[in-house]
Order: sequence, then C-alpha cells, then structure tokens
Amino acid sequence: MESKGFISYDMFRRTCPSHTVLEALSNKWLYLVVMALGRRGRMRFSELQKLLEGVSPKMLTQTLRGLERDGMLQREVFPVVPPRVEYELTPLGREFARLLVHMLDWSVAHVPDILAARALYDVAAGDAVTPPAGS
Amino acid sequence: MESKGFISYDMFRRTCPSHTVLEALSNKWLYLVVMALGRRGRMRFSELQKLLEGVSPKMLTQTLRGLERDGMLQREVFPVVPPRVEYELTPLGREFARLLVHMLDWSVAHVPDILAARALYDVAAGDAVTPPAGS
DNA sequence: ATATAGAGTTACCTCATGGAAAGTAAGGGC
DNA sequence: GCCCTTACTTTCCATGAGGTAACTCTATAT
Repeated sequence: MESKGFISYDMFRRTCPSHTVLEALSNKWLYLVVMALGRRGRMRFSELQKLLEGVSPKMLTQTLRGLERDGMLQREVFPVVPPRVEYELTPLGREFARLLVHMLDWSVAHVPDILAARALYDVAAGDAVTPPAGS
Repeated sequence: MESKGFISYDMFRRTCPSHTVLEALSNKWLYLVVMALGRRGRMRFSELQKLLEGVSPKMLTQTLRGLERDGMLQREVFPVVPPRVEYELTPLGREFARLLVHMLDWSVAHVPDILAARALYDVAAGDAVTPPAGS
C-alpha cells in the first residue's frame, strides 16, 4: 500500500526528511529575510542589511545562501564595480512566504496573549518558590 | 494615527515583540510536541517520550514547560505514585497546531523539491571549486 | 598614489544549546 | 529491607551557533 505515489512520512521518527525543513526553519533571520523579500520583491544585499536591524554580514550571507540552496531564492550578480547583487524569491520561496505571513500574522495577533500567559506563569513559579508562610 | 486599537509592529526592528515568538519557534522539538498533542490529544510524559524518537527527558521537559508558560498547553498532575502527568493543548495551542499542520503539510509536500534544489546547488558548488581544465 | 563603494570572506572568541548519564522522590509490592 | 515505576532534575561536557572586527577584490574618481 505504500506505492500510492506519495509517501506519508512518519514525522516523529528521527530520520524523517521533513526534519531537514524543520531545522532550516529554526533560524530567526530566515523568517525575516523571507518576509523582507516577500514584501518588497527584489532587494540588494546592502538593502537587506539596512532593513534587518542587527544582522551581521556573516549571518546575512549564510541565511541567503541557505535559502538559495533550498531553491527559495535566486541570486543575481551584476558584473560591475562596485559589485551589485540582487536577491529575489523563487515561486517556491513565494509560496513559503505566504505561509510565513500567516504564521507571523498569527504571532503578532497573539503576542499579547502569550506575554500575559508568561507573566501569569512566572508569578505562579515565583509563588511556588516562596516558602509557605508560618512554617 | 497609532491609536488604532491595534499596533502594527515593525518586525524588522530588533525590539519587535513578535521576535519572542520567532525565537520560541526556533526549536525543532516544539513543533513535534505540538503536532503530537494536536493529533492525539491528551498524552502522558512517557507517551510523548516514546513517540518522539530521540528526545531526551531534559529536552522534553524544557519544551513542555516553555509551551505551558506560553499558554499553549496545560499540565495536569495526578497525585499518585508512581506519578502520572498529562499534557493537553489549550485553545491557543490548538490554533497554533492548526497553523503548524499547514506548515508541515507544505514542508512534506515540498521536501522533494527542496532536496532536489540542494543537490543541484551542491554539484554547482562542486564545479565552481573544480579548477578550470587546461589551466 | 590613494580612497571608495558593495558584497562579501576569514579568523577568532565566547556563550549557549543540547546530549549522556546519574540522581531524586514516594508509595506499594514482594 | 529492597526494588519498581514515573516523571522528572541535575551535572557535566562537547559541539556549534553566532557576534566582532579586520581583510579582500576591483574599477573608477580624485
């Protein structure tokens, strides 16, 4: 029955190939780069660097290369001096960006809930450490 | 104009609160725990441990505590010996799980594309390193 | 001759993440 | 008296992620 033309992975197994995607996702800059390119379309390295506050050239390069490797974006080099390099999402990258938009919209919408839950949890944890009065 | 009742964060600034969510997302086990509880409902610690191949008790506890702190799941302790503890998603957690399902469905659907893109990129990179014939 | 701009690369260093393994608690069964 | 079970917690350790800063390349402008 597994010759269905489409394999249903067991995502809970260590060897599941979808984990490579999960691991790629575990990078904050990746989200920001994809969102930036998703919003503004084609951008230069230095534009990204200016937009993404706090990113080092090293991390930016690393993130861009990773996305390029995964087929999410296309890198175009213009052979001029000083160099000019532009980045743009591929169709795959644009699909992915649409998913991320949902995630981030939801995140932003629920940041207050999450922060409130954290505050509650943290005072409760503080109480738990407090020695019971009168003992 | 910013008294609109809903603040539009600048997600590219270092101080954007949505980054706390992004950072929470940057954990592979978090995805797997949420998916597991989303699929099977209520589960015990040891059941999760068995299902999520390769997770250490330390990581599992850490992940569960983080999710509980963020209001994504509820922990119920039964005061028996040996201990029995059950975990279940909250409504917030279930919403989040629905988002993750989309992400992971997409990931699984596109794993072949991504792996193919990587293979292509990697042979291209190999070529680039190969010294030009005849030089 | 020198400075400049853009797009990186490289070396170095530190802190944090995450794995392994052993320890803890608490009551019931043998 | 000792062991068993579950759900952790703690300690130790190695790897690696990610930051900083300096360096590279090359044609043009001064």
